[in-house]
Amino acid sequence: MATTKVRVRFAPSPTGPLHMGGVRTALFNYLFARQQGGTFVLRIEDTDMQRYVPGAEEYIIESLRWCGIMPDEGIDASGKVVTEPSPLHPHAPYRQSERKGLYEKYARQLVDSNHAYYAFDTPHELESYREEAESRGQTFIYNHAFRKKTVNSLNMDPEEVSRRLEENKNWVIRFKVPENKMVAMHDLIRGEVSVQTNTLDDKVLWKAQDGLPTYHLANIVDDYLMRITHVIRGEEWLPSLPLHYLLYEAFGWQDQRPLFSHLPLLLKPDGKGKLSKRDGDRLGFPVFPLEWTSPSGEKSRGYREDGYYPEAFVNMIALLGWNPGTEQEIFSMEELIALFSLDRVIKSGARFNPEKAKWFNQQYLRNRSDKQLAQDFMPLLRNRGISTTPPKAEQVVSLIRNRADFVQDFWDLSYYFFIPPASYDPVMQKKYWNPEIPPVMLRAREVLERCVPFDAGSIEQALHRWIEEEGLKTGQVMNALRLCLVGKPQGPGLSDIMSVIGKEDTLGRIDNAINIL
RNA sequence: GGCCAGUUCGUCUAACGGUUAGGACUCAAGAUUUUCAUUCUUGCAAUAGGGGUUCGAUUCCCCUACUGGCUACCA
Repeated sequence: MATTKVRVRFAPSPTGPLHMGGVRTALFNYLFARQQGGTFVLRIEDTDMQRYVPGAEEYIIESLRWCGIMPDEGIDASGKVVTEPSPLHPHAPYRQSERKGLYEKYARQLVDSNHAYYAFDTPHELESYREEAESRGQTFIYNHAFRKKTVNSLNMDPEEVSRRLEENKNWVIRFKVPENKMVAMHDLIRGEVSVQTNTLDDKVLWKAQDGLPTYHLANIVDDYLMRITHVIRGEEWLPSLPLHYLLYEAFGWQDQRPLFSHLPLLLKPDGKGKLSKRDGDRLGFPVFPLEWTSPSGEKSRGYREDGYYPEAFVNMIALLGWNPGTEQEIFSMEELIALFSLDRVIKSGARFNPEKAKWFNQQYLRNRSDKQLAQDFMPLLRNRGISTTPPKAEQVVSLIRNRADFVQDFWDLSYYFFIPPASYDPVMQKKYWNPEIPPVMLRAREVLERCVPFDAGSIEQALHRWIEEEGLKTGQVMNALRLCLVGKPQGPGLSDIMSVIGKEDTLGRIDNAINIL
């Protein structure tokens, strides 16, 4: 095992958009594979025809690509369909629906070796057993005791069994859980876990409804065939780990059984339970990496559309349930790959904090250069019909960048650099505008008109010299000027604003304000 | 209800059995400032409860409580 090359897989089910918890699972698999020099396989587990959602698979692939999580093998990051085995994709196809034919043989193998059996209960019968047990305050367990009382291939005449199989489509294959045995398991994150087999159900391995294997069978068979060495998945799978151990044993594959790690769940920011799709709408943050439109037309927001940098998003989810033990919080993908380790994954569920998510984006935004941010900003300006030059956008950005969490914030923070104020803040008016002000503004106008060159330093100097000479109050004059130029008590230093909008516009805005106010 | 897992500031988390229990987010206060921010400084705030083991438990064990997951012919 020590010399075996690490192979991990991310195996989502295309039943809807991948949510951030799923992305984190993919990320941890990816980080582990990269660090170990291993292979990251993407497999699609679409054995549930009823819950299949068109577009979900494409969504998953696009999400991973946005995050920079590229599969080495399996469903291609380009979305290319790989159906034939090739050197790069030796285990193709990687979509379980396309592997259909493979599973039957393994299901029969288990029946033949007396590790599984045909059961003929109808869904209706099962339902009434459950209700009956419940009415007695007990739990219905489909275990060894139950299987002895009901109709199945274990207690029927073989001829009767084959007759029923032929004429009746209503049969399933169930796993025959060994009686009264302790299953001792090992989890890389949780340590030793053990379970009594009598508390386990004889899970269905083969469904009658669509003639397909269930998750449990397909998953184990594929992990085995694809030579998966480490299974890193969500904690919701921990209860089925005993079954999976038993399955490996029944197949005689225990020597090739992968090592398991069950990741803690992502919990709702408030209240109870695990993070769900609804929480995003309810609390106003995305739970999905990308915007998703459901087949019924319902839209859910995404981190990408909300303006998150993918690097910030990845950084944020990496720290949900894992940390390197240092006080560092900002990591590039390369650093994450170098530092990641499964034994530093937290055991308890992590409540998601949308505020901290914003903080991560702010950190990434601040790490960008003025030039990059100006480039990010230009399209938004264009959308608003503002035509400006990259140098001006860059100047503006440099003045307001540390006020923003997202590039989307830029417009609200800087529109007055591009268009004159449309209104004047009443509170500010009351405080800084009185009948004595207009003449002062007129003199300020003259000072500014004479100011050459019209740069921030010169303006600052000229204004302050004049205020001092006339014995004026700095706060009073500057705020009145701010009212003229910005219209509200916000924004960077006035001389910076003036130099960016230029002399002509500056003087014009002063004239405007005097006329209007 | 049953099975499994978990429990350190409000949240995310750190701490070979020996620390004034550390950091980050949030919040509050102060400093700077022509405004709003930024920045800087400071502050508030935690080992679920009870028993053990130990010279000494956040750390190891047991019990209780609470939280979460699972309990489908879903994954």
